[in-house]
Amino acid sequence: VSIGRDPIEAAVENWRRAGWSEASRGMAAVTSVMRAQQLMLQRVDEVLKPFKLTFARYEVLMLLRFSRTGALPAGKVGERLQVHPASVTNALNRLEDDGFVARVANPRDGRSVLAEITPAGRQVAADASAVVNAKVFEQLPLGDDELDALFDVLRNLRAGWGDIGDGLP
Amino acid sequence: VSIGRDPIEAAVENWRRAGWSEASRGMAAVTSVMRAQQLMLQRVDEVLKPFKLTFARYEVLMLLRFSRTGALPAGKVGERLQVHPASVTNALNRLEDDGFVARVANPRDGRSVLAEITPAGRQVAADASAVVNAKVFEQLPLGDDELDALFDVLRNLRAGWGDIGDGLP
DNA sequence: AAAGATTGAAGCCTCAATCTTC
DNA sequence: GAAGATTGAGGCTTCAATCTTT
Repeated sequence: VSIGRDPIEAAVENWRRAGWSEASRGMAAVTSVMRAQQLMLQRVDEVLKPFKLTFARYEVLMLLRFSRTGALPAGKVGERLQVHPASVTNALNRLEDDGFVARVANPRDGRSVLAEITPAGRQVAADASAVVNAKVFEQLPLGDDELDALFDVLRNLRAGWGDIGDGLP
Repeated sequence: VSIGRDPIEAAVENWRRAGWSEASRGMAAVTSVMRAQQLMLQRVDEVLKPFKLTFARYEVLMLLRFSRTGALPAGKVGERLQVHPASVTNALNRLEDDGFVARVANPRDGRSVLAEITPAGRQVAADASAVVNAKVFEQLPLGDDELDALFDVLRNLRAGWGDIGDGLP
């Protein structure tokens, strides 16, 4: 088997030669995650394209689909998805244009806007999920143990960076 | 310890309730990578900001800094970094504006443009690397074994998707 | 004043089209 | 005609500023 064909392994070599051995593990981990994200996003977006969805919009749609009432304040959406309010506005605009979501006034707070999934939204959410599950999530070239290990390590990373709330108000 | 405070674990719960248990592992893995990438990029970009660099530009700069002659055809840069030619053009424009890189005509091929790192570029590459290594790569809240496991799993993923050349022309 | 959402600006990425050179 | 690079368009993200409602 060949060595040095992997750009990331090549980078590790460079780091070591530069005397940065201490940081090479972290560099490799970070670079690997960056590249894996790029590949995963490409695959998901490609599969979602026929549905006029992107991963960003798909996530919003699924969040609403799994909510109790099918509607959530825009702010809540950004909070759950850990994304900037401006990104939510953008996603809702496009989802609304395609009739997958409707903006509804929040009866409890005039400042707030509720994003409500429409019947068409529920339909596309179901159809898109079937394909994403079958073509991407169930087709990752990794074993169950590897998938679990990946999740566990990244959960530790997120926890270590305070990204996971401890549930204590 | 609390349960359900992690948005990704909540998503896994939803997936199971929807009858998509088969895909829940993959969904969790993909979502975890997406989120980890977001967090890592934020940290790296924040540390790089004082140097007027982004991770994208930093990668270009380091690639040139580790090249034999300090110069590479723009196409090669995109190839190594696995990024679109248009992204390379964009990065080179900004790096050139800051005097970190200079575009040089390729004596061997009039169509090609060589990106050459300048002395200022080498300086900022060294300074920025010291900080990125110390503040990010060496500060990941993971053990060496976890970092290695993360790299290994993601290498398998990349290999499984044909992202790693086998070295056989 | 403070919170919720939107707008405009700027950065990165990709794709399609274009221009130059081989 | 094909390859290398650039341009323009469109999508996503964040930040800062703004506007409305509490």
